[in-house]
Amino acid sequence: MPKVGMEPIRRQQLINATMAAIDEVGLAETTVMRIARHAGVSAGIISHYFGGKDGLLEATMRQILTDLSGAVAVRRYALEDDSPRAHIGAIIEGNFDRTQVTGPAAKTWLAFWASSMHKPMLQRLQNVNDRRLYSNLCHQFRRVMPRVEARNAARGLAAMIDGLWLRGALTPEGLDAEEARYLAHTYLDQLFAHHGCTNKASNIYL
Amino acid sequence: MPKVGMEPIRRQQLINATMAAIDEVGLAETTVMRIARHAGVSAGIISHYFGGKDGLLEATMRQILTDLSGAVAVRRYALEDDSPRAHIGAIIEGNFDRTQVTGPAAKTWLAFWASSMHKPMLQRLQNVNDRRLYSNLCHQFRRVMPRVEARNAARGLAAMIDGLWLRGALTPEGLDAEEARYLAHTYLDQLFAHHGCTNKASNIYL
DNA sequence: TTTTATTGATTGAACGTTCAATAAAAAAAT
DNA sequence: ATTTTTTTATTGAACGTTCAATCAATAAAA
Repeated sequence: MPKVGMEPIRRQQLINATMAAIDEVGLAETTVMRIARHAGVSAGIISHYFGGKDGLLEATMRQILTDLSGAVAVRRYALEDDSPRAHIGAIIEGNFDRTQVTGPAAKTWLAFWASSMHKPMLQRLQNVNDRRLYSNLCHQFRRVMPRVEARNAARGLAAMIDGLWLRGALTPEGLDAEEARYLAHTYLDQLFAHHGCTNKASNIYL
Repeated sequence: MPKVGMEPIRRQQLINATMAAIDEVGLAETTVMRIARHAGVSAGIISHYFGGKDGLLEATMRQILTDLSGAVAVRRYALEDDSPRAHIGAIIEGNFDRTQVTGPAAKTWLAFWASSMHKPMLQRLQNVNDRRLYSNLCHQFRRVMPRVEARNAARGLAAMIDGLWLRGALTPEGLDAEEARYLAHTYLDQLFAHHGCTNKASNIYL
């Protein structure tokens, strides 16, 4: 049933099928045939549209990272309040967005994280994303803290977000997004409160 | 040069070689031949001592988990101070022990973490370890907090520890153990302080 | 009729496992 | 002490399987 203009449709189909396959059996046992079956097409089509399996995997990771940035960006642009607290809150919310946290995307992400240790291209993508999260956090914290404290707050919160993600992906029942958000926000409260308590600026940032 | 009593030596050699191989090229490209080459033996020996590649991988994960429990246990038994703070501090220190955090072990662990999502046996091992960390933390926090707060503190700290680990394993330069410890301890301070501030018990736990 | 999209059998490479052969040490016999 | 036998440890070539990639054939739309 070949019609004209199939390319974007097939590409999206195959990316979704890749996540479904990784969710189902893990990256190690994700073969081109399994992906193709999920998408309802033949195996050969993958090389045709993505140049090969690696190309499809890379495109899939790109999509996940793009979706994540989008989820954060949407929330930050929608803010009425321009306070550091509001921005950081939006970053937390974006990172625990439904589409990111739900089954396939979460497991696919963790699989790519592990894989990125030894695949330069994936490592590059993951690094760019990491740095953006860190520098966004750092920039906001710097509005209310000295540099060193802001740096540590950013690193701590980034670690907490990743840790909640990791534990969520590994839990058979999946991530409890509500609880993860609660823990992250509570930590954020503590970072602000702690800074307030040990500093003459006191409570004006609460 | 076959001598008698080679079994424990070879087993350890092969487990170490497995970590070296995973550190070098990642789990996906770790073949029995590569492991054997690292250990200076032939490929066939793996099936002889571990029944196959999977057996060796499982034994390797077991060793990593055992080493980690050991690093924590040693520090807890050595405590002079029996306070919750001291116990939790020891758990943090154990989790960032040199042997755990250094190159091969860290990358191997992350690789197994990801892999455990779809391999029941690895999942079981990882679950047991997870639960022990959580329940140890929870038990100590409960000595100074109500149940719900203790539960959240335990989950938050566990997430922070895992997050620092994860980010350390992914960083090309490896985990900066000193900074990780500092961030975890600072978070612990905040958990205690926060509880103190919002509670009549005030500062007695600082 | 031409163009675009898709198929699926085929190919070659890589992998884990097996097992008969081998070699060295230990034990037994001389 | 020396030789022979037995036991233990190890090898590596061969086998069967699995997989990604290729490409000539095909089918539907333009």
